[in-house]
Amino acid sequence: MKKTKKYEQIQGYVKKRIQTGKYPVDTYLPSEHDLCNQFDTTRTTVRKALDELLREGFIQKEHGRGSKVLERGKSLGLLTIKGFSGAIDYNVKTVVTEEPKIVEWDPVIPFSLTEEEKKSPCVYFQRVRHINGTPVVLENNWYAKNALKVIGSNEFVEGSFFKTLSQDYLIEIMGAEQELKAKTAGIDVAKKLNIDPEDPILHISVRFRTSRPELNLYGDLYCHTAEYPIRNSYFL
Amino acid sequence: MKKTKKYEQIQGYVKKRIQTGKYPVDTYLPSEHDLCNQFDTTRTTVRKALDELLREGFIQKEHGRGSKVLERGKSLGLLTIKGFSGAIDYNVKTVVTEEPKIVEWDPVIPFSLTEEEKKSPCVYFQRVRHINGTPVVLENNWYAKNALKVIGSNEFVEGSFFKTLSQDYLIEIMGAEQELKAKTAGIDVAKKLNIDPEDPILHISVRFRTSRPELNLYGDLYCHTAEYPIRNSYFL
DNA sequence: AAGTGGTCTAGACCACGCG
DNA sequence: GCGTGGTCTAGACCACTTT
Repeated sequence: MKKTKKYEQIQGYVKKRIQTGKYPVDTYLPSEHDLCNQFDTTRTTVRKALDELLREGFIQKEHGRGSKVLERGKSLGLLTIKGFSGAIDYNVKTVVTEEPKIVEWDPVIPFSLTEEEKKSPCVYFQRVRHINGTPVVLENNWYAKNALKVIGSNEFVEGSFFKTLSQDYLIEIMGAEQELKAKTAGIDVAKKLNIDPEDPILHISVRFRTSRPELNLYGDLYCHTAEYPIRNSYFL
Repeated sequence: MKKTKKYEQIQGYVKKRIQTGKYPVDTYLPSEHDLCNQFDTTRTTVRKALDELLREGFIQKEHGRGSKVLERGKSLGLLTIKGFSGAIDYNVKTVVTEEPKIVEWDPVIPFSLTEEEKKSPCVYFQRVRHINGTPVVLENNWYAKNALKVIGSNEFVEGSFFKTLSQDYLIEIMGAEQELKAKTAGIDVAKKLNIDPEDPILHISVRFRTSRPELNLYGDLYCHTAEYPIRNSYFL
């Protein structure tokens, strides 16, 4: 008795090969015709699989040429700072200022935790993102330890927690909710971002939903937007 | 020589009937089978049309029951303030503080205009959104007059410019780019929002892409987020 | 049992990119 | 001209909801 749909098999197969670099970024996937032969199916089914990957941002279709593998993470909504992605002009560095460790859940999180999360210990870490040597974003992160083990920052792929999840744990971000406020920095944040406590900063609280249903990632970001505003775009 | 694709015909037909209320909210569309007969086509094509409407947020599919018409405008990204949509607890009112009129393009717009836009006169209007009697958002809007005539605020459907575009002009928002900054209010903004010039506010610059390719809507928003933070969510 | 949407097959022809 | 993806046909069977 097979339960997994055929298009999900194909989708999963291609996704994994993209994530593990077997279909490298900027190369083209096998043609729809080839995938049909490989999986012994029809184009309708292969196209359904590729359409899903398109929506998830893994590939881009080019009429007459093929389906090109994209760099992953093209738009995690607000978490994209001007230049963070392309980053040609900018020199971006991420510094882990608090190593992942187990703490109590922080009441600053403005989302209601699930019962499972409340019962679980909480993993916390803090990072500061620098652009051209200037600290720009202070980022607190939490998640339930019962849903994902403690991952040391030495395991982070290119300093990125999300990239680590995607590449080493095959966990994808499925969506997010955010709450935005303009505030004055305050003493603690000002110190870490090297600004005046009276300077206005953008405070973002975010909950990321992942492909692992029991795992939510909570974020608490303080962005010094004066020089590097947050940019994002969305479609459809 | 026909050029329009069949699924676009069906998509357009259904969309128009939804927008004009001939398929009322919360009712079910004709079944895929019926639409096949009506347009003399196959389910593949009808489903493609409905899938597009699904992505655009017009309908919701229910396995075994049918495709239900949804209320439109479920998430225009950041333009959703906590409670603006559901708005049961909140009493939201929009006041037009500057009637639509023709002006020069304002250099505060941080996006580069197209050549057509530069050549066109510019339509400008300003609104203030109130929640429970408190002014919360000051909103400047611009668009190229060559792409859309001047629409007086008396034409606004329920005070909403976007609703007017959708219902009376059949123009849909296709996507947007945004830039966010935390700032201090400044004298002018502070006066209109009735706050202190030193208070932190969230400044959002946005460009909306519409289904009319030559028409972009530019916005410049000042949000007093202290009491009513901006909330949004996105998926996929 | 009847009706709906979800998945899938096995083809066809068209539009686009490239050599 | 060939290979690619885009659209479309004419069916089939399955899963879910309702009567």
